[in-house]
Amino acid sequence: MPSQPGLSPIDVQRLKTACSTCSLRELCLPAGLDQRGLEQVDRLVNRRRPIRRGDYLYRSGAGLDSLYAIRTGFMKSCVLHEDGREQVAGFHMMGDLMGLDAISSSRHMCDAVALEDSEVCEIPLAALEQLSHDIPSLQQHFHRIMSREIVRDYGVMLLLGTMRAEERLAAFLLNLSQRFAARGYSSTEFHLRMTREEIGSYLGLKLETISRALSRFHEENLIEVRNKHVKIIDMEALRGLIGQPSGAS
Amino acid sequence: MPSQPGLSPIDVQRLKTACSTCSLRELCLPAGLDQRGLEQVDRLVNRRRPIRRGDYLYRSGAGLDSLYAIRTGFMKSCVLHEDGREQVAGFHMMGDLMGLDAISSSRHMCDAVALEDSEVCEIPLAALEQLSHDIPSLQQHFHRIMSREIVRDYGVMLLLGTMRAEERLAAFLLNLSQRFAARGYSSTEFHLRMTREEIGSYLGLKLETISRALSRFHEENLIEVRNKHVKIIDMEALRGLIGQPSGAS
DNA sequence: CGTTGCGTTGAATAAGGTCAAATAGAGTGG
DNA sequence: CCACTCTATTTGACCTTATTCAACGCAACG
Repeated sequence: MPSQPGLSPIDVQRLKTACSTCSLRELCLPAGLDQRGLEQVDRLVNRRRPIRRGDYLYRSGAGLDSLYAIRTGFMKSCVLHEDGREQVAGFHMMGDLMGLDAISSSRHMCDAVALEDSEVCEIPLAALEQLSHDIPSLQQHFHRIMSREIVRDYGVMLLLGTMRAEERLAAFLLNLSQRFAARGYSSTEFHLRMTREEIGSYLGLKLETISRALSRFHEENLIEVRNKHVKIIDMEALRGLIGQPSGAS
Repeated sequence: MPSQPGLSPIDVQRLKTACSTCSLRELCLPAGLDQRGLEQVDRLVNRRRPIRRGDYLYRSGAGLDSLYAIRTGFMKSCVLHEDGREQVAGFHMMGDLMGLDAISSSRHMCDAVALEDSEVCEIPLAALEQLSHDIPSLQQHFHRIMSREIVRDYGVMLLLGTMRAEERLAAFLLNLSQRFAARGYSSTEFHLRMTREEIGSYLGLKLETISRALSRFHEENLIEVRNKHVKIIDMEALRGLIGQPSGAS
């Protein structure tokens, strides 16, 4: 893209990170807004914060300042239990909004950790509520985003409550595939940003079970796995796996 | 309470079902509103609908008209999978708000079924959004309610993902106990409105496992069970059960 | 009274978990 | 660039837990 004459470097920087030029805008908070709305949301976002791999975006118990939209990178959120057990509650990628759990009590109820170097847009909640007062379509969209998270959670419950190990993993891979596709990436080939243990935690299984199931899928030519690189060979068979009681070879 | 002279029967009826005199108002949508706000929310609720045991409040796929606040009774929501499997995603009692899952796509994403004769207050979403535009504290509270649901869901994921059968059941009983207490009922003695199978579905277990675990708790004098009647004998021991790896007699 | 739905209990089985050992990468300091 | 670590992953053997299958009891209801 040729740089536009007449803009100072600062303006260019600003433009590059503005919602109005962000490729994620239709996936993210400002989806569906007009130009004016976009600019207002843009003013809301008070800074783009880089997070390095392994760093916490926020920790359970910390006060709620802002919600965060992921601009680049990959994150997980983990629920903690007093006894030290932890459960990965979700994996989050570009365009996802994080921190919704904190609105209920003004404290974060889970940890958010970057699984690769990432960048997030920080959105002060008070300002967002103020602005969504002025822009009804923003209010509606925000409600939809929260509701979508609830629906996602119900899906995870269904997975954890009713599916067997291989079904869970197949559902997980298909879900990732879909979400990458929605963001313009390959739906068949991608890197897992998380460890086997993190996948296991999310799916309510042990890391050895994940490893075995991946090997099995590989043997049966449903996928190719090499470390964190995954290539889906037979998407249909993977879909077919879900809903099979058991020995459906 | 003596009836007030000068009110027609219709007014009495209205008063009896108004948010402002509802004992649940601090648990429900209008929590924290002033008198004026209460009246406005009250006008929002366009009718109190009775639901008989076994009837659906809404079905998965149905269009979203309204949210529902439970006034009396007990309900469950079930997520369905194409292959016929179903997962109970939650049990709901007085003061709970149902239907939040439908906001994302304007279609309900789960079934809501009454487990006993119930009465719900129907709250048209459009009107609610309109009113929460006028009353900022209502908007905030609505956001908190949605967020609280997300936090609850995370808790269920933790339960389904990391706990063993007896831990799950203990957590379930303690959760019910707490919620009954918050509504002014006994925290130690209550009726299960749902079948063993429904408890099992919610906890990701089979009904036989629930039955066995209840019997075990009974044997160990943690609870008394007779059919659907439960009495918690040793709340502390029940709490202690959660977080124990295994043989903690 | 038989029927029907719900609940309990036992025995056998299967699915994952646990433990342990070997291997493979990724990152680091020399 | 290499050796060294540390962590992640794979795989096997064995064990535990919950499921499955089956029989039976109980209570409500027509």
